[in-house]
Amino acid sequence: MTHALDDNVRTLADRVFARLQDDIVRGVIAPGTKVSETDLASRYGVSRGPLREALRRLESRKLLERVVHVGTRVTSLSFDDLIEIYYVREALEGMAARLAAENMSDEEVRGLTALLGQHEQQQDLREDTAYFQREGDLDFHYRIIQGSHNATLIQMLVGGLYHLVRMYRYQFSTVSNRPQKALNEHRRIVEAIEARDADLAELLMRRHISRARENIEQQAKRKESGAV
Amino acid sequence: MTHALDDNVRTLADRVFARLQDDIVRGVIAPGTKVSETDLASRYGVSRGPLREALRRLESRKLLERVVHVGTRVTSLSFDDLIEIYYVREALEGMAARLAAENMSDEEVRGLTALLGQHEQQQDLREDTAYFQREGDLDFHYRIIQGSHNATLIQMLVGGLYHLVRMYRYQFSTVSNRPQKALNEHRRIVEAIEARDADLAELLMRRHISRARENIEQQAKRKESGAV
DNA sequence: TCAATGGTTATTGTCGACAATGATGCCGGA
DNA sequence: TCCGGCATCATTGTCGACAATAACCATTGA
Repeated sequence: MTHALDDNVRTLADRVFARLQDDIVRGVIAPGTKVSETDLASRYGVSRGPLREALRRLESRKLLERVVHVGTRVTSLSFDDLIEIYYVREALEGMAARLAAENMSDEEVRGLTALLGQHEQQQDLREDTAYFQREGDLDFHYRIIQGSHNATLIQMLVGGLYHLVRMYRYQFSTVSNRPQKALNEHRRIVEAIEARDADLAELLMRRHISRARENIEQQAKRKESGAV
Repeated sequence: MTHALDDNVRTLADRVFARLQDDIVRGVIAPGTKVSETDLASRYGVSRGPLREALRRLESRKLLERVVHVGTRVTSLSFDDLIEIYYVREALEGMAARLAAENMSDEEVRGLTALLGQHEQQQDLREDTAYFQREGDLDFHYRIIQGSHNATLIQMLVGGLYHLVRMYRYQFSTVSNRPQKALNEHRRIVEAIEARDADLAELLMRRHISRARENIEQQAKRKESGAV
């Protein structure tokens, strides 16, 4: 309801920006695809003016790459890119966990605990469902990022990096191969936040993301020497 | 020379983007000013099309704030905004120092050491010059950020946050009131990087930025209870 | 057969005009 | 005198057309 209202309020460029971003992140437009302005304009039913503004914004979010007078193509994340992103996530989300431990309201902490409880139940009931795993993981991280109460930090992660992370997950249908471990780590992070232990919260979050990165690096190595 | 060549190669929107960004950061257009598209277009000698693309990009860099159907105004940084930015800098530049200790080439490390030597000389010779202090400080930090060899991290700091930091410095003609201490901290960070001690480099950089933030907070408190 | 060069074509970059929206100021009534 | 509504105006949002650039292809010469 409010969503439809938003569509009326916001400008055409805003709407095509949102739709395009979604289509890119979900892989509806495959990574590496060269996109034509006239094509996109007719597909989304707008003229090239608003469309170009949307393209420029997506470009600054690193979802598109543009070459002047040549064209625009959807970003195709390399492994190295993903590893880079994980180092940045480690730094930023570590700080987010620290600030969350300091700044989250008691209400927010209760919500976080409840969310974790849900995830643990789902883990018991349906260990196979990849979707809940992925989205649950994102929910958890989003919640803590918001808890930092630092708008700049939130903007950089939610408005910036996370779109790339989600795009990557869609692209490779990535599922954690260590869901139980990850959930345990989540549990300990929440406990640190509940205890208002900022140092520990940051330490655990950094370790959590660092391990996820190492996991990716090992999978890459395995794929390299193994099957392919 | 190369600069003039770039101007020929790049597109109008790119050029007006660069010029506008510079004018905003340097305070030529005062923070909080409402800017008209037609005015800017005629001032920079372009039509509104390329100009709007430039505005959109500056908006996503947080240098402009736009309200639909109302207009665009130059961002006016509040104190809280600045503090937020320093927390993010602490996280990101701490990681940059860590990665620099691991990834900088010996050549780059020598360059960093040489730069520090220059600053120490200038410190002795002309203790009063604020300009060299500011720019020197930025050079130092830029150098380490580049040394991380992490393009995503570099982009976020150099392409994003630092414009805001520089804008703030121009706005308030900020000069460190602890130049000698800051320089000593720089020295110790360089030593950690030379020793390839990543943990220490990160720790010292975080402390360095954290102290700068505390310094700002105290100045704010003093101003609050004091003169005004 | 291959390479180079020229022309052709499709795509992007730029512009000016029109439409839509919000702000400003005036006028009338209480 | 003050408040509210209405009309005007300026500014932003959107569009279609034109110009400029680079990619593509064919032709020609070696």
